[in-house]
Amino acid sequence: MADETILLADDDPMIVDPLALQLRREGFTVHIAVDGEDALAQARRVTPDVVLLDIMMPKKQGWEVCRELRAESDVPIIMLTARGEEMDRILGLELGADDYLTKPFSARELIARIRAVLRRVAMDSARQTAPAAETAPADDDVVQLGRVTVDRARYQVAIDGEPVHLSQREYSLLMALLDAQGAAVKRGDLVDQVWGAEWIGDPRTLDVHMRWLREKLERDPSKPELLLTIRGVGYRLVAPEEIAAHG
Amino acid sequence: MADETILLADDDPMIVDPLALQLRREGFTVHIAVDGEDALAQARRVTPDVVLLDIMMPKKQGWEVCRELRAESDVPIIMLTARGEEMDRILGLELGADDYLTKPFSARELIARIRAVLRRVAMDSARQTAPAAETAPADDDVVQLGRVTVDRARYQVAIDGEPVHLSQREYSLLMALLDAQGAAVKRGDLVDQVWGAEWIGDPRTLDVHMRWLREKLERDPSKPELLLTIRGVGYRLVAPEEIAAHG
DNA sequence: TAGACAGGTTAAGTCTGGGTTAAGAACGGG
DNA sequence: CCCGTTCTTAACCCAGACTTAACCTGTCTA
Repeated sequence: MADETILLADDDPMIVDPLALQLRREGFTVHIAVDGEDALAQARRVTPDVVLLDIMMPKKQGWEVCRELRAESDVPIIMLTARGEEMDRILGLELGADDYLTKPFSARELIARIRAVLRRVAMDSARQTAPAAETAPADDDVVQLGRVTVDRARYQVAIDGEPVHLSQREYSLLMALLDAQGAAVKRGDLVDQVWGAEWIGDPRTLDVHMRWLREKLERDPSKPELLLTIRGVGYRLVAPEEIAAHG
Repeated sequence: MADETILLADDDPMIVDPLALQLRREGFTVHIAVDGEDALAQARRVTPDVVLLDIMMPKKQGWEVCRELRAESDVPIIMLTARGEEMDRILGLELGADDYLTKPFSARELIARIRAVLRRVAMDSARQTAPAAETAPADDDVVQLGRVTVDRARYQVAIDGEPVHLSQREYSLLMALLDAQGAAVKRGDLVDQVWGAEWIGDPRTLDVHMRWLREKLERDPSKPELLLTIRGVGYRLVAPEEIAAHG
């Protein structure tokens, strides 16, 4: 089934080697680019079905490659970023990447994202609509949580249909919780995912951002229905199916 | 039911011993490797169904083993990593693996992952070109025990379907009893599991928390039907099959 | 049946983990 | 360089969680 071609652009063999191996095991054809220019050149030559771009690369940074690539084709791009770095959303938003993954991710996470992106593209092209970026996203990445809608593919959050602006931290905090799929996430893990593992700062910072998130998403921020505190553990975002359940 | 073979490779007895014990209690056959070379040798010899690899090992590091193993077989690999290790490194290492866990993790988490990986493999081989299940759902961490339902991932307990809020101590007390699967747990063991082995405090504390737990879970807290006292030993939580038995 | 254990029960009193708010530092764009 | 936004830190608050203590009850044994 999967005979798609992937262009993997990353200069670190420690990452590239095992990853390429895994992807090939999954049935993908994998081309490897070792720097930004190489990536661009190969992208033009092999016309891959998906491009995986590391942010940090010699010659030409990933984001630069992303932008140039976008200018000339609609090929799906997945960015590989370091955790807690600035770019969680900005990159995706402003540069037109289709998805991103932050640092420690498992091969299967990546493969799942690749498949999701491919599926989305397939759907978009099926219905003859305009450029991918303009059409309604595939349902995959849109999550409905009561009044809250999260469109991961577009980095957009809305409440009752009204777009809400989230800051960097708020957004990645929400993503971290969303990824847990309704499971509780320990404070430490949240901090790791949002600020990076090396970050040392006031533990209250997390609470403060959580408060702001609640102010934007909850009906009554002081009586959260979505963003729940699990005392002694961390927080959890209720799963969609939990909402439908109770009247 | 589970007669799968697991190869556990880690040089730290503090981790290996209890883990192996738990895995065996769950019905797995466990082989232990104490260093990288040993791991490789054993993997070839016993052809395990799953391999658990610590990243840091003598002789040959986990990632090295992972790579060599990958080159010669498709056996599912789960990496065990320390949190906060340099993610740059780790990322690459983990990519060849099917899943990874960061320490500290509970045996339960690990077992859930093992089951998930096994299930995935089973599915993949069943239908030839399976687009691997893409979201690992919050696996079988939901336990039904008579009227009590526990969702470990969500830290949520319900009685007769009604959610009940438990405090930290109450919750972990319940978990400790639940893990015993209907067997009695000695007071000392309960204290160890809930308060930690070093804790020194009033022995009555346990009774008090047990009382509160009963107040939340029992129909009549003074005539417990679920949380039974075993005089001179400790407590036990009745197993599901016992409940079905008597009217 | 007294005495000794083991556990049950209740009511303080203290502690702790988050909640909340505001001040100012850092950043990013004109 | 200024202005608005975002982030972090700090200080204070509080409800609920936890422990301890004191007293009670049941059961076993000699």
